[in-house]
Amino acid sequence: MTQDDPTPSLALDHFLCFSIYAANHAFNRVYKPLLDAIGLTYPQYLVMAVLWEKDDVTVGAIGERLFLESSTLTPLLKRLEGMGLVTRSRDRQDERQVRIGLTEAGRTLRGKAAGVPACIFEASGLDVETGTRLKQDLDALRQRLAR
Amino acid sequence: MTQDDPTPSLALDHFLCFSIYAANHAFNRVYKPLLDAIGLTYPQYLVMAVLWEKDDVTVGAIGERLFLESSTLTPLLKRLEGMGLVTRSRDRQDERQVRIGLTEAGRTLRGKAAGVPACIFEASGLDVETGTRLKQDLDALRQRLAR
DNA sequence: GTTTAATATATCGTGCGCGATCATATCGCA
DNA sequence: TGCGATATGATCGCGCACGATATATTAAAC
Repeated sequence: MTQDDPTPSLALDHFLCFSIYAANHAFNRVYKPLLDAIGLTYPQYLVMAVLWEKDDVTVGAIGERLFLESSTLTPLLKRLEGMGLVTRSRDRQDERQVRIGLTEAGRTLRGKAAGVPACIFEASGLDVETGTRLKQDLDALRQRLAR
Repeated sequence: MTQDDPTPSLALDHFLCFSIYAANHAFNRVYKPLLDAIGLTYPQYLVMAVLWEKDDVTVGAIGERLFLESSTLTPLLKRLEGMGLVTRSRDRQDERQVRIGLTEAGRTLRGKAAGVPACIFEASGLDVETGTRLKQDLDALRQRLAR
């Protein structure tokens, strides 16, 4: 537990996971006012982003994309449905699946959200190159952790 | 919104924040079984790590260290108190402050937690150099976002 | 010295996020 | 055809995490 011990220690300053945890919170705090303006939370925004990419997908598909469980998504999707942004309906072919689709209001919201990424990018103060590298490192890290 | 548009787009694949969000979840999933074994959640583990570094600190000091609010910490600390790991007591000099101290059980737990960082480091599959660089980039990013 | 402002923590309501468990639907296979 | 295995979401309970607000204590202003 000495200062120059190269192995990971219990000292908080050495925790990469804490840096990620804290950076995640910092991002959330920047997003909050921007997303408040369009009436979404960050996880709701992620779900909408998935749907803006590809409409009419199953709950499971959204979960795979965002690495979330149905126990997280079901209530979230019901809230989005309550806001009139998405529709939920059982698949005719396979009644086990629930398909999520965008409403007209859901599609319209995309325009209002268009400016958000630029604001975030601006706040991050990163150049494209560093941001890309950081993203690649994190994605690779996530993949290794998932094993 | 074309593929080679260098500006940030609404496409999820371009969100650095999402990579951080997802990596954070991935870390939590690796931590879960390790921390279950010593009866802590990840945020509780962070608070204990702060106390193992420096005992007898105020709620506010823990919050500054972990970037958390009293509305998060107060219930968490009460749970740790309920587990018999910490004590909570009003400061004699300044009755507004609540000082958090380790119990004997809280100090003992440090030994049981000693192996955790090495397991996490192992699971991350990172060499020390890359891990350190990644950590520095994230800390710098958090600082910029906090402005 | 009383009013006023600032500080520190606690409380409340909302929304994730997960594991465990359940209900229903579908599939495999004899 | 029928029955166990599997797949898909939904539900429940718990613990963060935050903003808004309340309360109590201290410090400052006059």
